[in-house]
Amino acid sequence: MATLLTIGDAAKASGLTAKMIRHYEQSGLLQKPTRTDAGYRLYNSQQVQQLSFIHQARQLGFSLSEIQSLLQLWHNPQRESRAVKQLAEQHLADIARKIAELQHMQQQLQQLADSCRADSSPHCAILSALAPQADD
Amino acid sequence: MATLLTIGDAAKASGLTAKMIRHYEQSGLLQKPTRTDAGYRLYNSQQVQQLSFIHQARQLGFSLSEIQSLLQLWHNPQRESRAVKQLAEQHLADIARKIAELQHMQQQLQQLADSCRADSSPHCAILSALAPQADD
DNA sequence: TTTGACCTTGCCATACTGGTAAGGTTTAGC
DNA sequence: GCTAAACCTTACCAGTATGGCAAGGTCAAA
Repeated sequence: MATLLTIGDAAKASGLTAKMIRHYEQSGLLQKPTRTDAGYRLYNSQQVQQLSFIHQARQLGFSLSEIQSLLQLWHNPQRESRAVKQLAEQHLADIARKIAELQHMQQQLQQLADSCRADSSPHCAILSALAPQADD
Repeated sequence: MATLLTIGDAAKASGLTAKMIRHYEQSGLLQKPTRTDAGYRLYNSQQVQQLSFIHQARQLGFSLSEIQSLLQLWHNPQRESRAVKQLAEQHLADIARKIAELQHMQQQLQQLADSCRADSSPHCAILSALAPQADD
């Protein structure tokens, strides 16, 4: 049986919001769903499954354009799993790069924060470090 | 002596781009600089120092609105260093949260990627995990 | 019938930076 | 003095992914 869901129910079922679903549709990530006479979008179970797929991929941090590639691979029975893994590896490299950046910031800033006595005096190592010359 | 720099030279001196400097001015982060008769912005050494301050703070990942607060503290001789440290601690918490998010993604995705054989067959654990039901 | 919960589209906002366009200004070389 | 290069100006558009709001139409229950 073909259970058709309106956008709100499809959103709940997939973990997305209605706003996101419309956005993904407009971005070309989704085929245009059928509509009721009143213009309401209707999603079948296959489409809801695809929405869940997108939700999961977003949870893993894939961008919408990466997800578009993942969807194409998913829909392609002739895909080679190495293509999927390559996408994942690229994303993993991206994640690793971002983590490294953040950890670098974290290290620098933590060191400065540790040197700030955090009292009522105006002197603070953080500001001194941000200012090229001594400000105190 | 009052050395005045045009925006390009101020950019080079501070590590920013001319584009960013104009943007920061428009965002209210910077006072409007003096202009030549032709309308060219001119920056004195104090303003260039402030640009460097902003550049350093951006390097540490502070947002423009956080930097606005930092600048206000910097300019306030009555500041209490604990206020500066509080800002830094909040930002550190933010950084730590982002790192944790990314590490979570990293862990999940790495595990999936490790389970993908990456050959010419269509089967891939990554896609299987993204799809709610088995797709293979 | 009314009311509340849903749906529609469209515009604006976020945060930061880059690109481009169309034009004016300054400077160095000739 | 003239010309070309390198600078400056403003203004607009782009992306990324999401949220909010507004003004209006629709559906279902009471």
